[in-house]
Amino acid sequence: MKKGTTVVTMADVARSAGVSTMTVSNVINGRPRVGAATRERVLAAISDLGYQVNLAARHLRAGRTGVVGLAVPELERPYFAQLAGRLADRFEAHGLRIVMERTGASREGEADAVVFSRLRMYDGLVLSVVDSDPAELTQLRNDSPVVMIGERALPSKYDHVMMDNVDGARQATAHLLATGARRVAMLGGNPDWTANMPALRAQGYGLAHTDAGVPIDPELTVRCHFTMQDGYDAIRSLIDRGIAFDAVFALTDVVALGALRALADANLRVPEHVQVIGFDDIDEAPYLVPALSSINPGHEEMADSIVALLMAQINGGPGGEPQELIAPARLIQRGTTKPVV
Amino acid sequence: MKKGTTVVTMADVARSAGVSTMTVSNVINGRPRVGAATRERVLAAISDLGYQVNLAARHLRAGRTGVVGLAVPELERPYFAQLAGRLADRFEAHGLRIVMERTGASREGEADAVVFSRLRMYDGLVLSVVDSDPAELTQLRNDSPVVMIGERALPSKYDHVMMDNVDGARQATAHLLATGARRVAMLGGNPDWTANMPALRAQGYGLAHTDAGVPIDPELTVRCHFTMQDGYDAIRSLIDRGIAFDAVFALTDVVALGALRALADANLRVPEHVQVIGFDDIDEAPYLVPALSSINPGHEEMADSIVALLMAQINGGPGGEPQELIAPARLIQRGTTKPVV
DNA sequence: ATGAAAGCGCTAACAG
DNA sequence: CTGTTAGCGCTTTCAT
Repeated sequence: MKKGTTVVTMADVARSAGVSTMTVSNVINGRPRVGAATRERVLAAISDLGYQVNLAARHLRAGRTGVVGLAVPELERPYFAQLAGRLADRFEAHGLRIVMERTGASREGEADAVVFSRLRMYDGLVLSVVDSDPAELTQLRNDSPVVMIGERALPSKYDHVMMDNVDGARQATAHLLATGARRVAMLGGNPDWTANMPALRAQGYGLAHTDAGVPIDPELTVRCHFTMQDGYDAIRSLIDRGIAFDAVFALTDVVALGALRALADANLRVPEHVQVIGFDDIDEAPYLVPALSSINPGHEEMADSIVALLMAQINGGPGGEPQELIAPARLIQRGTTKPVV
Repeated sequence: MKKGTTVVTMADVARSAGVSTMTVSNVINGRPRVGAATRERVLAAISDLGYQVNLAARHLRAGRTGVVGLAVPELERPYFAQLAGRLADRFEAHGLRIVMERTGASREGEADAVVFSRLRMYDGLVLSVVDSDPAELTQLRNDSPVVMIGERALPSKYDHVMMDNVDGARQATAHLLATGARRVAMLGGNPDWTANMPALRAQGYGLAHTDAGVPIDPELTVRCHFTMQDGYDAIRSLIDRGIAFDAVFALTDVVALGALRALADANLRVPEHVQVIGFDDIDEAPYLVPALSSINPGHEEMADSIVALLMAQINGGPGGEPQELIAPARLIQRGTTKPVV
């Protein structure tokens, strides 16, 4: 990219207004000690020349960017897209803009180091850690404001806002069991039982069964990724293998969407033949037909906490102990599950 | 934010490795003319000190950031979130990262000037112009690579990738009329007939009626925003006012989602009593029950074109005439509409 | 209330 | 193959 034509700099404005660059800077940043007449002259020159601050230069010199980053595994997952919207509203109220980028699927070779150096471009960072190795997180300079979000319960030196995965999954499963289900398929279960989201939700699934005294058939746990297609395939797989089930706990609403389609294709009625519940309470859930029962993981509380913690770091410096907040999960009962009798 | 602890700079690495900063720079950027031994020493020092490039400095000096921006009205709209995913894949293949930010809903006072200066932080910009005044676009320095996307057909000095709104809407409506519908409600129609997306789609709706020799009842056009709730309310409003309709053309799939829910609440069966078709072919469409018929606005073609045009500008400089590409719209017939007999 | 000087951390251009 | 010089456009500091 060449700067073929004119790139108006602060010096140009200063010259045109017959002042120093410092005065221009003061006007632009609304600093008090500038005469009214001078200010007018500078503003005129600015709009005259069509000047715009060079944020790279400002950033280099001043250190701040006015931008917070939101780094998520995938841009198109409704949960993250909707989180982004909530955070954007809130940060804008603090005079900060938010930009969203994805961490997942970065090419091999452009290692996480690249990602992490990019993240330093921000005044603060909201980071959804899902797949990435916690060890890599130490790459982040610990003096820049970071709030972790999401599921993984990692002992960390960062502020961390989590959803209550275990309890949410327990509520979802308990609801199915309370309405008569006895063979609850779990879609998304992941065999490597670390402390990641699938494991936590699987734990809740287990707890509910224990509480209800219902045994778990391991065949009802279907490992899949968190896409609609995978949810669809998971149900197909159960049906094709002749594994009976009377309810489905999908580890995310997106997976539930796929499951619902597969059930319809198999002429299984929801909720009469098979109940379905998801997790995340995405915006689409209440509009599905039948409306999707789900677990609201405390969207508003999480967004509020994230912003509060990050703003505290940005304004107050390193501050004290890292906080770890857990938002409450709430069962949202809709048409894909039967009412409790 | 204070740089309380150590901020490792390139000079530190150079000192520690016993070379000049230039050599460090050469190593980091993979430039060829560096001895193998030196390279090793530098890399060791880098990982030793935990050095990370300061992108602000690089940007200021080199002019490039390795980042393209995607500016959209709202982060949570599925169409944009899914577009972002497609673009991210493609740009990464060119060694560029993509970040997404929203243009809509910026606070009054922090004018568009702020937005536009931010956008200069990118090597290139993909800009979805929907509501913003074309006049403001001139704020963008015309020497920085920009590709406009979306609907509005504005004569512009920028590369512009559009979907074929008129023809897509015509196909959608024609399909409904061909399958026997005679009173097609249009959801999202906007009375101010400028060249924006609702107007273009409304135009296609009109064309199809003319072609089929079916008159349009203006009462069937319901103005609404592009949210599920508005789609829901629009259908309710028709029903409450006793306006009969046998099909619905929702100007976006999101609106269709709301409409489907409202129809279900009114015990109107889809597609037996009322057919429904949307526009955008969002990822969720095939998974709904019944699956949502829609217009695929040429997702892949658009993404390919956007990337090609932007890369051409980034690599080739201002280049020649601004291009204007229109992706072909395709009818995707699914379960919410009846097959043509 | 305004200005002069210095330099943030990096890289382009040239020397050696 | 490696180093030197200069400076990107802004803001901090200190002077006036």
